[in-house]
Amino acid sequence: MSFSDKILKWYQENKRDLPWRGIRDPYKIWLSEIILQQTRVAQGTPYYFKFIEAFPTINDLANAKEEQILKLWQGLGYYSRARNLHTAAKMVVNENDGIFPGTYKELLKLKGVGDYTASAISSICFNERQAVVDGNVYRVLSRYFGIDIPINTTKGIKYFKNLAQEVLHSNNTSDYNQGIMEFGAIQCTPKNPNCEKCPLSNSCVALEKDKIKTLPVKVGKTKVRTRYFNYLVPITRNLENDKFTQLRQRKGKGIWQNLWEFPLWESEKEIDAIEVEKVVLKKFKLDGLSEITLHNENPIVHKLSHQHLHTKFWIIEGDFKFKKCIKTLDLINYPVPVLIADFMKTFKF
DNA sequence: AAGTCGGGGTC
DNA sequence: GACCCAGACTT
Repeated sequence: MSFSDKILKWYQENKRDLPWRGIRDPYKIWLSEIILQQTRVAQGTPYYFKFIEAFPTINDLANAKEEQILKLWQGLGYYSRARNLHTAAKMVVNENDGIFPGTYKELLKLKGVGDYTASAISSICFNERQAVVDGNVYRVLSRYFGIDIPINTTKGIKYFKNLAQEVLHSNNTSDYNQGIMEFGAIQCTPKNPNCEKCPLSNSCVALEKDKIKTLPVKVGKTKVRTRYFNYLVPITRNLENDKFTQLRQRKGKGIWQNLWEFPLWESEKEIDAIEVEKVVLKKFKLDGLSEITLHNENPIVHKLSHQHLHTKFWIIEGDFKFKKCIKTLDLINYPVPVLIADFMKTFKF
């Protein structure tokens, strides 16, 4: 049996029963693929159900408010995926009568759809001969064929796409592509792969040369930037004793684009209440200030893949009259970063 | 070619 | 703490 025959056979005997398995509706497969980019199946699955329920068709998704999409996406990370999802849905509805593209080439034009996702949709839904290359495939191929070209270089990306295309199973690309990914996720795992019981073990170069632990090769390491966030949480009441606060939408570049947060003061280093009061009086124009209290004794360190956010939440109480204020009871409706959502859970407004 | 974009699981 | 996850986009 060839490499691809063994993968296919292993898949048919070992595949998990996932919600999007056995489906060839390109809308649903696309949705699942976007959700699963850089995301584990266990983390993404609940989001897949939420989105299918809220937006049964691509028309529903295209007609939704971005706010609603981001709210449903909250907690999944990489929020550009959600924004691009909306853009792509509108593209299909407005420019293609709601008919989802049916070829690799056409799929690539959709915002948020790159080589991997276009290959996945076109092969799974239409059995097109396009090999997927995701993190699983890099691992399986680099080990089995003993390839030590770094996978995160232009050369490596091109090399592995070509290799994947060469070994692609010819007449069942749908199951084969899902099979090699499933094989990487369950059998040929990053750590402690199950080589003792592997259908490819007698011809795996990495196993023979004891290179399982060093393959695949990846170069460079993301350096982490430390930032100091001070969230100024204003709280005021009206005559009926309803509580109000304020959120602002993040714009421009950087993290959490279009998500909401409390007024933010970013500092060069950790700051204290004295400094916060100066900032509040100068920059935030909150007339009626009565008290500033620190919510968390020690900074909360929120870790992103390339930023560590040392965060203090300052509760600013007073008799304010700001324009865009919101009832604290309505906070739940806004899409916010996990850092903010966690604060809202622990703080009693 | 290198940098940016999240949050969570695993070892 | 380091690495990874059904990657794509921007600079």
